Parts: sequence; structure tokens; C-alpha cells
Amino acid sequence: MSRKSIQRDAILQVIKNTTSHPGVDWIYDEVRKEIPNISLGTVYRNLRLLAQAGEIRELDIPGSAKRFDGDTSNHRHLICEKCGRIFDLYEAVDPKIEARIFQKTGFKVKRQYLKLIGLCSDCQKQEEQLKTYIYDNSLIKGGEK
Amino acid sequence: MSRKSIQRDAILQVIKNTTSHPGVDWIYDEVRKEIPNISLGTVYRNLRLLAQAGEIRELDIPGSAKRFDGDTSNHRHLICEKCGRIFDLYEAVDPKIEARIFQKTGFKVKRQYLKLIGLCSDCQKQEEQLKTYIYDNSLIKGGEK
DNA sequence: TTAAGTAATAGTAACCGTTACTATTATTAT
DNA sequence: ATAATAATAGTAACGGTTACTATTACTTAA
Repeated sequence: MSRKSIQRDAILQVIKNTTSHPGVDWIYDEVRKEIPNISLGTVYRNLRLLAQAGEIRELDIPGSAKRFDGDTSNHRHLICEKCGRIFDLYEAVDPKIEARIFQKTGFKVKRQYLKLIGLCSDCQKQEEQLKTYIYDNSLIKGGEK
Repeated sequence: MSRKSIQRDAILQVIKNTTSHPGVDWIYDEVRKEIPNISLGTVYRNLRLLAQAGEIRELDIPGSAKRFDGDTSNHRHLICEKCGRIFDLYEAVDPKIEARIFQKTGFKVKRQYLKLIGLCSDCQKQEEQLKTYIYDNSLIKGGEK
């Protein structure tokens, strides 16, 4: 990543200018508004380079495509299993765990990936509503998982 | 998963009889020793069914294919970033974190995925050796990442 | 300031893990 | 036994990602 490129700058800007945690497709679409004929391969290559350079973070979401985060500060993610949205969590992880593991096992922890899967408050409300419907009206709405 | 099948039983046995955390290819190879013409699709389908039924666990390793674990007890994984081996960790995760997150954010955590990436003790030794070579002989060996 | 050297690119093909499809086989309840 | 239908083998398709290749555009130094 020694030479500058307009494409890479544009990709970085797109990611830095959102607080969402976009996937490649979304990034590709956004960048094409600036550079209509940019190649998808260019997007992938530069995302890798930018992540390696530490300018962005690459998230891995179980069972779905890569996502990226322009916020490289130390934070974790809450993933709603219903709506798929990703929320930021600025909660420190117990730092003692690494020392304890090293003592016990000899394994040297370098990175902790703590992913918390659950329901965001919006989806909890929906679940509540759904329950009410079911109990009140004996209506069962399927396929919401 | 209402009817029994020889294929599914064989797949389950293969996974239960190893303490490694095998991927689909390895499982497929092992099962073919018993059932040579088993279909790869059958392996995938039954792995999904067995995981849904809670008889095995499906692991997701960042940037690599699915792996499975016949040990469904509550434990976590240490992943060596050098050799790729997966080690079991029977260390409880701070349970207070879930309550704290709910209080602060309203997000209801259902599952914690704590993956610890680092170096196993074997690979640490190799790294040490490598450093020694470099310092002693000014030999640089590349590509070991 | 131009020319040479070579990253980076666009466009496309290939790849790989996984899922979907379909005709056939095997299991279960009657 | 027979009917109903899960489950299978074999194969095709799929989606995300990477690899390839000829071309373009930075950068350095003459």
C-alpha cells in the first residue's frame, strides 16, 4: 500500500462516514456513486489492505458475509439475532482473563473476540407484542425467526 | 430429524470419537471409510440437523470453514493463529457482564461467543527459536505468518 | 518533464464452501 | 405388505471472495 489511489481513498471515506457496520455490497454501491466503474475486486483488495494497515476493522459475523467498521477504537459488538443490526459496546473485557489463561495453559492470548448475540430492545418489544397477540387472539404468526 | 438413518449415526459417531474440532472435509473423509458412497450433501445436512438438535456444536472460525465439536458442554476455544489448532478452555466467562449490558443498553444477551486468538505454547517456542536464529545468524526466514 | 519502472486498476474468470434440486431408496406406521 | 414420505446420492447452482491479465496511473530519477 505504498502508492496513493483515488479508489482506496474513496473506500476509506465511505467507511469512515458511517456508524453502521457495512458489508462489501453496501460499500461497493456507495463508492460507485463517486466512481461508477470501480471494480468489485478493487473494493475487496483495498478493504483487505486498509484492515491490515489498521485503518478499519474487519468484523466476522457468524454465518454471514464480512462487515467492516471505521471505528478502530477498542470496543465490542452486540449482534441482534433477529434484525441483524450491530451495536457498539464500549465495555471493557476482564483483562485478568488473559493472565489467568496464560498461567493455566501457556496459551498467549493476543486478541479477544467477544461477540454477544441476543435481542436488541426494539426486537424485544416486537417479541412482547407478538406474545400478546398470540395470547389475546390465538393468532400465530410464523416465520419471524 | 424424525427417522433414523445409518448415515447420520455414522456422522455423529465420527464427531463424538474425536477431541479435535474437525471440519466438514475431515468428517466426510472419515465417514466415507464406513460408507464410501455417502454424499457430501448428506454430511452437510446432517451436521446442520445434529447441531440444531444440540447433539454437536458448530464453531465458527474467523475466515475459515465451519468446524464442529462433539463436546457440547459449556466451554470456550483458544485458536492458535499460527498453527490453526483449536484448544478447549474450561474457564467461566464473567456472568455479570450480561446483567450490566442489559442495564446499560437494553440489549438482552443470549449467547456469548468468546474466541481467544493467540499463540499456543508450541508456536511460542518456535517463535523464540526463530528470533534466536535471526539474531545469531542474521538469517531472515520469511512467510511464516 | 519526460521516460522508465511498476503499483493499482477494471473487467472477467475461476474458486471454494455450501445449499438446492431431483430422481431414487429406505424407514416407519398402518 | 403396502402406502406415505423422510432421507439419500449425485449433480447442478449459488454467493462471496480471490486470481488473473491487459491496461492505466503514480512515482522516481535522469
